[in-house]
Amino acid sequence: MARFDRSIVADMDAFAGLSSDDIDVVLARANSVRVAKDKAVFSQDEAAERFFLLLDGVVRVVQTTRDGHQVIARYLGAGSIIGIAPAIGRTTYPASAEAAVDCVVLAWPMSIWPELSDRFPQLAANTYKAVGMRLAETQERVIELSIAQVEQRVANAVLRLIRQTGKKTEEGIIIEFPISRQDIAEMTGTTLHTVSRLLSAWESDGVVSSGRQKITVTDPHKLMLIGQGKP
Amino acid sequence: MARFDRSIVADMDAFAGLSSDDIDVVLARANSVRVAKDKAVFSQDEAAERFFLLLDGVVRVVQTTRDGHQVIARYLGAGSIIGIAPAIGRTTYPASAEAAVDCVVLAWPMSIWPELSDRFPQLAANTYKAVGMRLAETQERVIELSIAQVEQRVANAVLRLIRQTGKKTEEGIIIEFPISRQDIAEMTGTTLHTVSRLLSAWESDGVVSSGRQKITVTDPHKLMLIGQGKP
DNA sequence: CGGGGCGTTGACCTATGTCAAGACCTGTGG
DNA sequence: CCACAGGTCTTGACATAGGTCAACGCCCCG
Repeated sequence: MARFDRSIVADMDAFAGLSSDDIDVVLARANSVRVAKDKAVFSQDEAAERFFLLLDGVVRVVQTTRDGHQVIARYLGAGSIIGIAPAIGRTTYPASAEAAVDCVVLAWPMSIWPELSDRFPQLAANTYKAVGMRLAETQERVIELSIAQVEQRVANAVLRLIRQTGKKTEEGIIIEFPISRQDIAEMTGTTLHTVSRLLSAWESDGVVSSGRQKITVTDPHKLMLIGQGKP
Repeated sequence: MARFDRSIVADMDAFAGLSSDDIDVVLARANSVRVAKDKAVFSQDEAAERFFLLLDGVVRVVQTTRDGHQVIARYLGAGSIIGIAPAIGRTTYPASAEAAVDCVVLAWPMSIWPELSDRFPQLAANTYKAVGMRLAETQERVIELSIAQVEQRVANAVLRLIRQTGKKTEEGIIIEFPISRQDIAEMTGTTLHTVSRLLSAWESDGVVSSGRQKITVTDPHKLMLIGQGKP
């Protein structure tokens, strides 16, 4: 059962506007669970019996089509609410969530969502806001896929990743979890070959420095320009 | 001020689960507005001061990028709630909504949303469910754009349109509002030229029969197969 | 030390975008 | 009622971004 410092979660968006006492009440109903790297937090089409808050780590949200194609919907970092199917009238998870690194999540039974959202409207509002932001982001991606070239899409995907989970180092900004060319391909609707070629080209231009499951952006500004098709 | 038959709206999803009395209360706060073909219900980036229910007609939700590209996010038919920015924590409309045909909408001032959603939780739930469904659809489109060929995307777009607003006729199922090749191109991330070629080819194959701003699907099943890349 | 997963690169092919020209409607104004 | 103008659609010719196929090198782990 959960026994951890409230302060870790107090400033997460999910709890914005809630009093410490309220947070304690909500947390008291949660179970804390460790999820090992590459294990699923939940799986697509499974009955949605719990919803989660990612306390630590990074989760990859993946959708798989009947014919086996995979698309990475998004990466989510600590503080994200995941598996909120019920809040939007679903009984089943629309995608799978996989730990990109070892993760710690809080889990609540779906059944208490009505009570919780009723008692803590601010919590509900925060959740709906998160859904709204994801809708906007997803729509953003539709636009990108519709009109931008592959190079721009890949550049923007990398930029999004460093914005979310980037860490400054000597060399530049590094993506804090292991990510392969294949992963990036699945985020941008292209192939690992093309991603590989692009990263190689960018490396020659001194924009990035990359290796096995690792990418460091050495010149973020130049990458932004590429992402906007400017140069 | 609104004076119309409650029965028109009673069985719309937006009001599912509300009593007749409740519906009357909600409707009493609304203004009914006519929007002529090609006029905007609201515009992208504008302050979100009202939200709407589409009583009659068809609305086209469009996003425009700085560099002038347009993408059609979706078409919405009678019964759809639109401009619900506030419910998801926005203060500005993320897209424009344009009447594809002459429309009638109900408008509520955004400011009463908190009160309304508080007093009629079922109404709020219906709204959030609608948002959730749009997120799922949008995600579906990301997948399609990521892995499917243009021909499949266009086929699926047409299928979606006839599912939403198709009307059976002698010839087949016809899309009930004027829609150009350019429109379809903007829905599928391609060009009007390619759409034109595809429709011509399908016409030769007896799958559709199309003309100026008009498409009739004569063989929906065959079109489904095309949409799945089967044949 | 061997094997599997990841990454790189070259050669080639094709779906689809771009460019260009023209045909066809439809509604409008004379 | 006719002719014109502007928007829509069609089609051909051509160019190319990026996918596919193939082969190989490099790590890292067991």
